Amino acid sequence: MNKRIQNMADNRAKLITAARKAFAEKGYAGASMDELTADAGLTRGALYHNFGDKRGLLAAVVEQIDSDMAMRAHAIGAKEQDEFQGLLAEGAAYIRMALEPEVQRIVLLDGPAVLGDPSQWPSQSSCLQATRLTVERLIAQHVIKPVDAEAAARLLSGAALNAALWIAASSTPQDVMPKAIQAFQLLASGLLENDNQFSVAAKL
Amino acid sequence: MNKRIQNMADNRAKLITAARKAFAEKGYAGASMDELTADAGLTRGALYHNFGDKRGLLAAVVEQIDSDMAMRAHAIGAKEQDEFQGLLAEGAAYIRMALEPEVQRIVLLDGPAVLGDPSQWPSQSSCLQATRLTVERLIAQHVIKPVDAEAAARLLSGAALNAALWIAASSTPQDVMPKAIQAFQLLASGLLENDNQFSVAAKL
DNA sequence: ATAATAACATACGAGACGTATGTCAATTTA
DNA sequence: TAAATTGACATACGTCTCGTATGTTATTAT
Repeated sequence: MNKRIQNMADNRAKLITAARKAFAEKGYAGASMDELTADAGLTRGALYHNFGDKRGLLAAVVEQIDSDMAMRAHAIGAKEQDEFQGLLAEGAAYIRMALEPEVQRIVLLDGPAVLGDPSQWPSQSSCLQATRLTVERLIAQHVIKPVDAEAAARLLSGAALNAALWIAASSTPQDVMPKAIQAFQLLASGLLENDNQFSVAAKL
Repeated sequence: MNKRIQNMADNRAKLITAARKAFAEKGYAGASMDELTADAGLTRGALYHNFGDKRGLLAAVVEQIDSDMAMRAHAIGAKEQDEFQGLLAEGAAYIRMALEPEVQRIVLLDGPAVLGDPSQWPSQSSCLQATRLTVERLIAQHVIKPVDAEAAARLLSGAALNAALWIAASSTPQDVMPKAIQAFQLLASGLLENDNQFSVAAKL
């Protein structure tokens, strides 16, 4: 019965897939909509019908990647027994993910420049929200000091982002990665209640 | 004798001034070179002769703003007696400066997206370098743990950047600013040697 | 004073985006 | 079942922008 909505969903997926490739390889500004749509076996007509304009397509791509990142990071953080260790692991996971060209170019560089503040994206930035919830739980458990959860989440994700940019631009990523992760975990340990400063920080 | 180089310097300054305004108001992509140069009383000919292309103009603008920021932040940090307090003050100063449209739009959003990693800009990112030097001094004084100085500087500046983005997007900047600064200073205190954890962190 | 240099203006061409219009398959209705 | 309608997508067009290539003129050197 519904062959049209199925076809439309397929075409949307095709366009998003092609856009992920084009945006990652050439950047948002450098990606041509003609080439992009031709790569998906369609024309610009389909694009403007489905996404409104070029920015709308970027928003859709960002939402897909962002939700994917949040799922992966949460799975990694949930493996840890200690929830604070989970937060650290989650941060390290973000740093590693930010090395992927798609994530870095699309979500971290072009995303904020074109779409503005991540917390006001249509996708709401799942990554940010997940980190904030973890911070709130840790505050309730008196593991970390009663800092503003949103503030802590944003600064942590910002630190992770810049760590990733640094690593990616480096000529020896394997060399700087551990330095970045150590620095990140040291910073995060600043949130700990004094009681936990030694017990947890000693592991770093 | 040298009336030509004087005139050229004047025109360069005019173009950079006009570019600061245009880039800050319309963003890099949205700024038209025709309008921009006309605003400076010149044409695109002068622009391409002086800066090569649009990116070259952005690089010149970024360099000017960045060195200005570094000077201002250093002056603020130098006022503190305790050097770690100076680092905290410097970070808070960066957060406040990042609220200025020129800084945020040009240096923090479009800069990395168009020019790439800040540490590899022609201007070398004076802000980053200044913070790194402060961190190195504090390590030598055994005030903070022997973390990689570059890593710490980059994560701190990244945290400050995201704090600023958050504040700027907020509807009540005066409300979130203290939260952001407190979170920043808590994170920074994670770098402290355990001896100093209480003595310094108690002031927060 | 004349020639040469170079800083800048002007003219041109190549894309790229967004819209307006056209077309045809899929669904609905009679 | 057949006609009509809807809408997803293609095509054609206009406008804007960047970068280059060529011209022009003031300044400097000889």
